[in-house]
Amino acid sequence: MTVNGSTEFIIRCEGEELKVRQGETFLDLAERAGWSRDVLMVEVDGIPQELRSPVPGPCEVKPLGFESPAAREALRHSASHVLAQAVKRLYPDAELGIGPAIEDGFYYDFRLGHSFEPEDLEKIEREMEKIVEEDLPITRHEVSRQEAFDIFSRRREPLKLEILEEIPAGEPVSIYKQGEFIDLCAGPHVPSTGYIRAFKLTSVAGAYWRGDEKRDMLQRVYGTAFLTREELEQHLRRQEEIRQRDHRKLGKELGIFSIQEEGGPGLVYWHPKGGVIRQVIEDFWREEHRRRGYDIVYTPHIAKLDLWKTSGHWDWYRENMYSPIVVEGVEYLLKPMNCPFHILMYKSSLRSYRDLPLRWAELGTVYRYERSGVLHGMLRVRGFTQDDAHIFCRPDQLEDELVGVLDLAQFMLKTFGYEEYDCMLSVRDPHDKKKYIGEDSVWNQAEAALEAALKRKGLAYVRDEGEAKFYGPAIDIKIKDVFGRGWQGPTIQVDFNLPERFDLTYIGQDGKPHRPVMIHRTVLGAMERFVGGLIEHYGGAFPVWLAPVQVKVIPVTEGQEDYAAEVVKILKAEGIRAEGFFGPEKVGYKIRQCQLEKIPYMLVVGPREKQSGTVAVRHRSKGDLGPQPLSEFSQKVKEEISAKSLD
RNA sequence: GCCGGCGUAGCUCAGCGGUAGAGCAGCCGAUUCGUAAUCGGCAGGUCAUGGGUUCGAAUCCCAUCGCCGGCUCCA
Repeated sequence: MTVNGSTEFIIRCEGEELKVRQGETFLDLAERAGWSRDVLMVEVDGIPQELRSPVPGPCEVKPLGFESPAAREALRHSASHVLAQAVKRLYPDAELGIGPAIEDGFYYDFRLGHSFEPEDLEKIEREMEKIVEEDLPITRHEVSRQEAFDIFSRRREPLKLEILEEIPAGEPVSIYKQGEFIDLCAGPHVPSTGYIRAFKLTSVAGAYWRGDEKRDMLQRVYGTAFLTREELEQHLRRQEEIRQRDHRKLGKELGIFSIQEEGGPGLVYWHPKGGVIRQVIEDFWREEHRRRGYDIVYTPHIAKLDLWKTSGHWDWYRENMYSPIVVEGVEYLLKPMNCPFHILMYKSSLRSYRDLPLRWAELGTVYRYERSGVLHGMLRVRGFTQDDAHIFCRPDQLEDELVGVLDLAQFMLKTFGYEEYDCMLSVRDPHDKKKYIGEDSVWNQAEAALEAALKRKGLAYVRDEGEAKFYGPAIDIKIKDVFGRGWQGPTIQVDFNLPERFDLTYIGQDGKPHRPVMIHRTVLGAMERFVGGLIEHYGGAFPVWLAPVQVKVIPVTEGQEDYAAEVVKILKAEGIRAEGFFGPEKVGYKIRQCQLEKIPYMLVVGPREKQSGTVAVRHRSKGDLGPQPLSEFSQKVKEEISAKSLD
């Protein structure tokens, strides 16, 4: 249909039909339909589009608000442009790097002589406010390569030229303009700077250009943006809550661990409270492994250099290993992994096909040199205890064994309250096969086995190129904590290479030697990292079965100290970790201390309880539960402990 | 390792050129009390370490160590 020389057509939007003239944009439509600026983008036949793009023809349109990931990214990406514009206004010499939206926010990288300091962020923020106030239209322009080259040469943006060169031929080159600011950018963006109503710059940091440590270090400014001030503030409060749960803070407050400057960085001291947690986990771990047909082994901490040459570690892993220790003229290395030791044990006798699979588990303490800048509390350390195991099996047993490991991993994660996780199939970097040992065929075989096991378990997974270990591909399970943050969890690696290098064999039914396959796996990862993660997951409030002190008995006055001591004695005899809280302080004070220590149960005993042989139970989160007979209470706690209840 | 920030009492932090401060914790004393802090007193620091500038440095400069936020790397 043609009206006044222009064509009209009908689009559908949220169940309504709307008339659109040829050449109109979604923004025109938005204005006509009276959409608020909460609409950041539209979805056109299922594909997100920016509001400034023209309506292509009859289609189904859906407005996208901040809850849509695409729209949220567009808003934050636009915020990064506002940041860049502000920086260019204040520091005209700054060269633009890249400025994407990221999870929870955005950043922009700059190269300039001046180093940004925290106070500079405030200045930049104020300039950003002005740009938002100016409500500059953000417009997209497709240009030729030559035009783009001219623009960014003229504007002296060498980093942008570098990016331009890397845009594959045939792909359109687009630039975005807002006021005097121009960026090479694929988009999409929100229609104008005024859409960015709630933002905050959060930090500055160095970042290598293109993530390559051989190239210049740029200055990265991080920020975040939300639709409204309230959402922004809610986010900042949540960040604060996460900081409050930091395992380094809680670990110190709760007496779980420390790292001593005099002792050296990245080396963890497990204090008594942490010792209890670790021991309970380890006991559970051993028991569960025995149940599943594993044998527990122990191996040394150092071995001759030659062993590490045979295993390939000396050639492929040396940068993470400590320098040799010379003993009687022979060089020894501190172990960064346990596998060669288990292999030596395997070789210590002749193995029959009937012996396989052999499942050998070890809580093996290893030492790895980590660069100083990467160390982080218990989560990234230089000495740690892996809950390691190596399964030696026949090729025909491989898939079943992998499924068995996946079962165990799922069981363990569930026990600790990790309900959500993502499975990654970590394979070689196809562009850099030199980083790995062994033949292609062997790698393909290993990969196929891992894939088959994942499929049998019905687990969805993502291929992660370049994430394989040097000796084989792996299934890496990323667990998610209460805040939805990802942690490295179980890892399961199939290895045909080390059996080859060490010439491992078993005698088959045919009386001839055959090559076994090895599975390397950890379920918890490392005790340090796992417990560090648990501290944050639980916010320091360990479930009763793990809590270092499960019950604290609080006498109301000195007159009940004898009864309290008796209660503690009885609970201890029942295997419950109970302590008395004696001293002249008032009950309120003692309860507060216990709450801060996140002790699951407090038993208040005054004259009434002493008289009747009861205890007044208070739970750290449920509050006062009233009096009950001691035996009833201890029975309930014991049940909770044996059920490994997560309450 | 790299970029930036920070290191003051056991802990959390104030002081930022003129002779070291608070709260909590600790110790002593009083208080005997019923579900998130009873009161009073005492003690506690070569201001990370080593150099330098200055009449004078916790404070300014340099180096080293450590920590924090990132980058790169990883269980």
